[in-house]
Formats: sequence, C-alpha cells, structure tokens
Amino acid sequence: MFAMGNNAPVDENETRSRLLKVAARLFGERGFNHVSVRDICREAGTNVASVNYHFRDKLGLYCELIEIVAEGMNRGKIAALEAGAGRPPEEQLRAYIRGFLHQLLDPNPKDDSWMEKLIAREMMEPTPALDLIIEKGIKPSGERLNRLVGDVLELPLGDERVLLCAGTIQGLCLWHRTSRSVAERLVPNLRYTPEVIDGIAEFVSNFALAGMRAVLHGQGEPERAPLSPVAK
Amino acid sequence: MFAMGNNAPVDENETRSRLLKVAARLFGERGFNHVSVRDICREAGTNVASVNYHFRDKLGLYCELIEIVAEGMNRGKIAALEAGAGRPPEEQLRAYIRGFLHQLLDPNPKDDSWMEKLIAREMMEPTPALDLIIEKGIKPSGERLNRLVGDVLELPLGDERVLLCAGTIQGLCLWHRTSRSVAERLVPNLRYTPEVIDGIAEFVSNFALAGMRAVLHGQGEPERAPLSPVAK
DNA sequence: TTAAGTATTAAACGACTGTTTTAGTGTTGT
DNA sequence: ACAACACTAAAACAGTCGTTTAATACTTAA
Repeated sequence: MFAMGNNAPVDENETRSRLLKVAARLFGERGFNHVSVRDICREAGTNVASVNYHFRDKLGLYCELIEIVAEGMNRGKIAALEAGAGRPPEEQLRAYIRGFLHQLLDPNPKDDSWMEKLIAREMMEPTPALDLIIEKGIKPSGERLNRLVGDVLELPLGDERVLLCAGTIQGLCLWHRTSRSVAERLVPNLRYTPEVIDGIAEFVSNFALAGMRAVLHGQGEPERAPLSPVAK
Repeated sequence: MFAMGNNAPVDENETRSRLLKVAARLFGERGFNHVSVRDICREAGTNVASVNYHFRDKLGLYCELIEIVAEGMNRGKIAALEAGAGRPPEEQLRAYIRGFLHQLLDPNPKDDSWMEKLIAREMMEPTPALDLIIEKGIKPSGERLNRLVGDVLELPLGDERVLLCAGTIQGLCLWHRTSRSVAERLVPNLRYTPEVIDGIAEFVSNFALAGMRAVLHGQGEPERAPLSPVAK
C-alpha cells in the first residue's frame, strides 16, 4: 500500500521527488544532452543508480518531467487567458507576448518557466522526447496563440495566414532567448531586468501587430508565391 | 602493412584539405558537439590522429574552418550587395531576406551556406569559438543588414530602432531554421523546395517591412518603456 | 649515404557516458 | 519468524570521447 519501505520518509518517496526537482533545474539550464545522470544525482545527494531505478533511464526522467511541467504550464496559461477574456484581442495578444518573453528571459525564473526554455532548446537540438514536447507543450500553447491571432485578424482559425502569423510571433519571442548569448557579447552590461523585458515585449508587439495587418491586407508586392509548405 | 607513409600528394597536403572538406559538411549538419573526431576521420578516410596532427585539436580544426568559410561568405555577400546597389532599398532588403533563407533552408546546400547554419547553432549551443564566430560571421553580416535597414527607414545607422529591426529580421529568418524539426512534424510532407522558400521569404519580407514602418511611426500604444537594453 | 623533417599508422590512455549487477538495508504482511 | 517487498549503495560494465604515443615510411637536403 502506501508508505512503502522508505528509510527516511519525509513525504512519499523523497529521493524520487528530489531527483525530479534537481533534474528540472539542470535540464532547464543546460538541456538534456549537457546534463549527466551523475550531475543530477550528485546535486540531489543520491546514488547514480537511483535515476535508473525510479525512472527506468535518463530519458524516462526527462519525459516524466515534461508531462509534469507541461500540465502546470498549460494550467497557468489557461488562467492567464481567462483573466483577460473580456479585453480586446490586441491587448490579449500583447499580454501573451509579454508573459512569454518574461518566462523566456527572466534571470530569476519561476518553476513553471522551464517548459518554454525547453521548447527553445528542443527545437535546435531535438531529443527522442521531441514528439512528447510537441504534443504536451507546443500544440496546446500554439492553439491558444492561434485563437488570439485569429481574433485580432478576424479570420477563422484554419486560415493559413493565421497559422503563419502565430508561428512567426512564437519565433519573434523565442529569438530573444536564442540570441541571448550573442546579445550579451554584442551589448556589454546587458541585463534582462523586468523593465528591459517589458521594453522588448513592447517592441515585439508593435512589430508583430503591424506585420499581421500587412499580411491581412496584402501589403508589399501582391502575393503570388504559394505560401503553403506543401508545394505545387 | 601497406602504404604507410603515403605519398601521392595530389595537391599540397591532401589529407588536410580532405579533413577540412568533410568537417565543414558534418559540423554544418550536426554542430560541433555532435560530430566526433572519429566521424570526421572515418568519412575522410584518414587516421584518428590526423586531426590532432594537422590542427592541434578538434577546436583548432573548427576555428580554422570558421575563418575560411567566413571569408567566403563575406565575399559572396558583398558581391550580392553591390549587384543590387542601384535598386531601391526595400527591394535590396527583400533580396537579402530571400538569399538568407535559401542559405538556411535549402536541403541541397552550397558550400558557402555553412556559416549561416553555424551561427544558428552557435547561438543556442555556444562553443569556445563563439567569440570568433561573432567577429568573423555575425558582425560583418550584421553591419550590412544594418545599413540596408537604415536605408529603408531613412534613419542613421546608429539609431536604436535600426539595430532592433535588423536584429529582429535576422531572428525572423533564423527562426525558420530553428523550427524546422518541429515544423516538419506539425506539417506532414513539408519539403523546403525553392518555391516554398521563396514563399516564406515573401511572407517574412512583408511582415518585416510592415513591422519596421510601425516602429518608425510609433504605431500601437505610444512607446514609453525604455527600449535600450542597458537599463536606466 | 646519411640525417633531418614530414606525414601516416595502430594502439593505447584517461576521462567520461548511461546502465547493470550484486549486495545489503529496513519495512511490511502473514 | 519469515518471506516478500521497496529502496539504497558501491562497484563494475561496456561504450564513446578527445588526445597522445611510438613506430614506420617517404621526401628532402647535406
């Protein structure tokens, strides 16, 4: 039943939860491939074999972590979305971008910002867990963004332009995460304070909203090239 | 054993140039950390020790490669820039974006597209060669883009909005490289044919030009947050 | 012809990786 | 008491990594 043979039973299986906690931090900081099982166990104060005992293998720990954190992230985002349900869609989109950027760039991260960073990592350096990440993290998050973009553009969700714009907005945000290491070298004394992140969010929002409207009204040269990725 | 002290000097030091050629391809495909010295030597048909003999170590080979390819890339970009010198800046910017995306996404890459992919990689997963990459690849390339953006916006090069817009355009292009692994899973049968890449370039150009103009004319809410990354 | 220098080779080194084995805890249900 | 169970511990395993060593062959210069 419960309280199985645990030697130091603080809560149900302390070792297991310590591993999850440490692994979440390390994977978020360095990514799956740059964290060894021994790193995790050393910081968790457990034996090297504990990961394999509790999670089958390293990837098992990683996947379980993804499921846990994805659930928390989605709950948080649904709450944020419902909080601004009445407001104009533009304003909701601005809030989305702002929240997204804070989770990606805040140097004092909350626990639930792990997923966003992981998505950024997994895109550049996919692991066998990419499918799980897409299903649990990217798809749910992307659907909400799609709906917001569709509201702003007053287009149905399935419209190709909505999908492209939503993807582009995700890209604009993730870009600021990806380019951090370079930005910090090009701009000395760069610090991602909350005010700086707000400024970036303001810029990205303005840029994106104008870009969206241009796509809607067919600005620039008339679009004649097929936008659909499925060619011909 | 046979053919130990291999002569057959086709050109000056064949082994060395074979290593460079193979390494360029493999590093471009998989990145520094995901290519082993043994991978390179196996495909080049040389001994494992050859990398260390000719380039001191793995990083030495990597850095020499960066210098070589950066030179070629910059020469190519200068040529492309001068070719369109007379045309309107908007058109030049569209050509820049289109060329950039083709180098990032073409599944049958030319030799000189290695640098662009490497920059995308190094941002997410920096190696000790990041400083060299910034100096030889990102800075020269970025300066030219800055000039283009400055021309389009009719602003001086040092203007903060120019730097931000140029960086954002780079991000928009690199995003399509970064998100490939996810895009290929979300959109089945996705193939980056030249026509598809042209369509993406068209979309990105329209989106970016509109975004730039919005930043210029202060669209959206009036900008009150400090955009400068150096806070206060 | 001899000596130096260049280039290539097989083999090994030491450090690290994820994982498994084996033994040994203590707790639980009967 | 005793077997079953959940858990932990130290050690070893098998593999990969970048790098080094020592021996060997070829070219070149004296």
